[in-house]
Formats: sequence, structure tokens, C-alpha cells
Amino acid sequence: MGREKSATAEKIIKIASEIFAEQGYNGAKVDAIAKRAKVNKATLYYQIGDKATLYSAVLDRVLGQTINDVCHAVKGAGDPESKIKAFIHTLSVSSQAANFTAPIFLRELASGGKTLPDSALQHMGKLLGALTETIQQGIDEGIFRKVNPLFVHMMILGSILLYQTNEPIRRRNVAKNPEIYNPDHFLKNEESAEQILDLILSAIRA
Amino acid sequence: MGREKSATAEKIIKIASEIFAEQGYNGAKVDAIAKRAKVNKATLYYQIGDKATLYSAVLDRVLGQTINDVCHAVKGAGDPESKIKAFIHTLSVSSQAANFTAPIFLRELASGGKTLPDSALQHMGKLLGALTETIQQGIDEGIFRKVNPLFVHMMILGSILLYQTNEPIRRRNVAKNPEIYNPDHFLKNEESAEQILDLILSAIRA
DNA sequence: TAATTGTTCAACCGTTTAGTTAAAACATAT
DNA sequence: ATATGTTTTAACTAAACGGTTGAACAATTA
Repeated sequence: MGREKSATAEKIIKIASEIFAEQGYNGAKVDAIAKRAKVNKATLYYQIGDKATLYSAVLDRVLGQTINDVCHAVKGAGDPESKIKAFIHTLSVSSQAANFTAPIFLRELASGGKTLPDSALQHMGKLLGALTETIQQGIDEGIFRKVNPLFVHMMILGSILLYQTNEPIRRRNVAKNPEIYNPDHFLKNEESAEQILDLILSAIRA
Repeated sequence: MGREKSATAEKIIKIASEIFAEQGYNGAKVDAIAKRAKVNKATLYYQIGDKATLYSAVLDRVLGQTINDVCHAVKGAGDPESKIKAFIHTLSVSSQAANFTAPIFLRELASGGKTLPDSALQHMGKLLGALTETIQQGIDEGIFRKVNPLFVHMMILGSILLYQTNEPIRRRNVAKNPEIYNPDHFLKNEESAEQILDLILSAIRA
């Protein structure tokens, strides 16, 4: 299945991730991607195929990487609380650092995942599975109360994605009326993950 | 400023909300909007103006309505816990019922709100303001612990928007492998709001 | 070295798109 | 009856877009 990709193809997919994240599928123009990747458009079609195929490759790369990071970190942690911490921290860091998970994810949700390839669906399933397992473990051990893992999942994912993607809007808001500036609204990655972790643990602890 | 709109203009904006929600700004075609609204394209341009203006009107309508609903419900409630309950329930119901807040909201976040008109920014500020006030009130009364209201806000908004927009993906997942079906993943509006409320209150109670 | 294969390029093609135009039909009120 | 505002029809434009072509270039093999 996964035949290895040439360096040119990798470069194109990386740049395409940026542009799809910024503009969405319909907003992203093939010419713009080729230009920013510094390859001829025909090269793009030679290496990848059509626009839809390129987008699938981007989804696979972006979602796959982030979710693998998270699942790996969760496996590496011991008790359920540490696993939750690993989940939140890794997701927060990995989805921000030089990759474009959040906007792509949100856009996919907005369109009902109509174009999500099955591989991406499996990735997402893995993510939910990892958290559900952890929470169930915590419930079994008596340290978490009985909660619906799906909603905890939505809460974690939602707050991380929204906090990240909301940043430019908060900045613009402050630029418009500086008197509302509040340092608590501009926490760094690690601090924001800490805030979310604190709220989530309080929400689910027995 | 807000000169009142003709019935035709209202109809166009309503249909446009649907299509922008389904397809995003770039995916939505002016011809398709005119067709579904059963008006001639020339009428659309006569009544509204260009595509960007139409989109602004949609944003104003969709965000404005939902957020007004929420703020109104919060004002009508008494103690902070009731206000939070009103916030969550109203947002959950209003953003789903025959209006298209969630996808439009998520897409705006995904693109960093580049095209958000100032009016929409103010709406969003109102929403955050209403919650922040409520939480501060609860903290002052000693029933909530000291939490960062912004993150509570992201958590509520995030879980509601994600749960809603995630539904088709969950359905598709279950269709692919029916053995994973779980009724807890397909709660009705009111029940899901209840789940979120429960988690949020546990997270912030003193 | 000559032939073969894989890769890149500039130019091009057909379609779709947002937006316009002008004339005519329809509606409403003066 | 006339004037004003609104909608339709249907054709049109100019630009942008996804995708293709054929030739040039580079790497590999014989």
C-alpha cells in the first residue's frame, strides 16, 4: 500500500499542508501550492496526482503524525492521570509545532468529514480509543468517577483546538481595544495545556 | 447603519447560511445560492451586493442570533450555576436548530477569523463576557474555585461544537464497523448538554 | 556512448467562476 | 396614467482554475 514517497513529493505535501490549513480545500489553489513548493505544476501532477489525492496525502500526514505522537506518549505513561496529562500535553504541543493539524481538523468537522479517507477515520478512532481506554482504567481503579469518555474527549480536543485557532482573533480584539488586554488570555503552549489538564482532572476525578 | 432588509434579501441570506455552512466560503457558489433561494442571480446582486457582502450578512445573522439567544438566557437565570446551565443548554440547542452556527464558526476559527467583520467580533466578545462575568460571580460567592474563565469558555464551546459537527463522522464510523456502536455516542441535544454541564460544573465547583 | 527511463518545465486548454449588462416584465403607489 | 422600485431573462466578460501536453533535461543502464 504505502509506496515510499520521493523527496519532491514530501516537499509538496509539506507545503500543501500549510496552504490547505490556511485556505481550506477550495481556497487552496494548485498553482499556489506548486509555486510555494518551488516546483512546476506539472511536477506536482506527476508526483502526486490530482488535487484530491494531494489533500488525502496531507490529511494522512498531518492527522497521522499528531495522533501517533499522542498515542505513543499515552502508552509511555503509567497511571491514568499521567496518561491524561500526556494526552493533553502532547496533543497541545504536537498540533501546534510547525504542523497544521488544528485548522485542517476543524475544517473537516465543519464539512462533516465528507472527504475524510478511511485511513484518517482510523487515526481518529485510535485517538478516541486511547483516551477511552485510559478513562475506563481510571474508573476501574476508582480514581475517576463514571463519566462518558466521548464527552471528555470532545472537551479536551475542543478546548485545545479552539484555544489555538482562536489566538489571532484574541489578538485582533486586543489590538482594537487595548483596555481589555488580559495576560491570562495569552498563555504559552505548556501553560495552556496545564490549565486544560487541571480542569479536566477536576471534572473526572472521583 | 443597519438599514432594514427586504423579504427577498432575508430569504437569500437564510439560504446562503445553509450553503456557506455546508461548503465554506470558497466552496459556496453564487449561482448555487441564487438557484436554491429561487431568485435570479441578478436579483441577488441587486439586493445584496457581492459575495463577500453576502457572507458578512450571513455571519452577522448566524452568530448574532445564536449569541443573543445565549446571552438572553443567561441574563434570565438567577444563580451562577443556573446561568452556566442556561449558557450550555441554549448554546447547544440554538446552534443546532435549523441554523448553521457550528460549521461556520469552526471554519472562521480555522482561517484565523481573517474575514470576520467587527460586528461578529463584538458578538463573540459578548459571549465570552457573559460567561466570564458568571464565573467571576460564582468565584466571589465561593461556589466556584478560581479558574481561568477563558479556558472554561473554550471547553464549553469546543465540546458543543465538536460533538455536533462530529456526528456524521461517528455515524460513518459505526456504519463501517457496526460492532463498535455505542448508544452513549449518540445522545440527543438535551442529553448531551446535560453531560457537558455535569463535566463543567465538576471542573469548576469549589 | 547510445538508448532507456524517470523527472521537470513552459505553454497551453477547456471549464468554471464572480460579476455585469440591457431590455423587458411585474408590482405598487401616487 | 405615470413614475418608481423590483425581478427575470439571457447573454456576456474577464479572470482564475484544474489539469494536460510535448519537449527538454537528468540519471541509469547497456
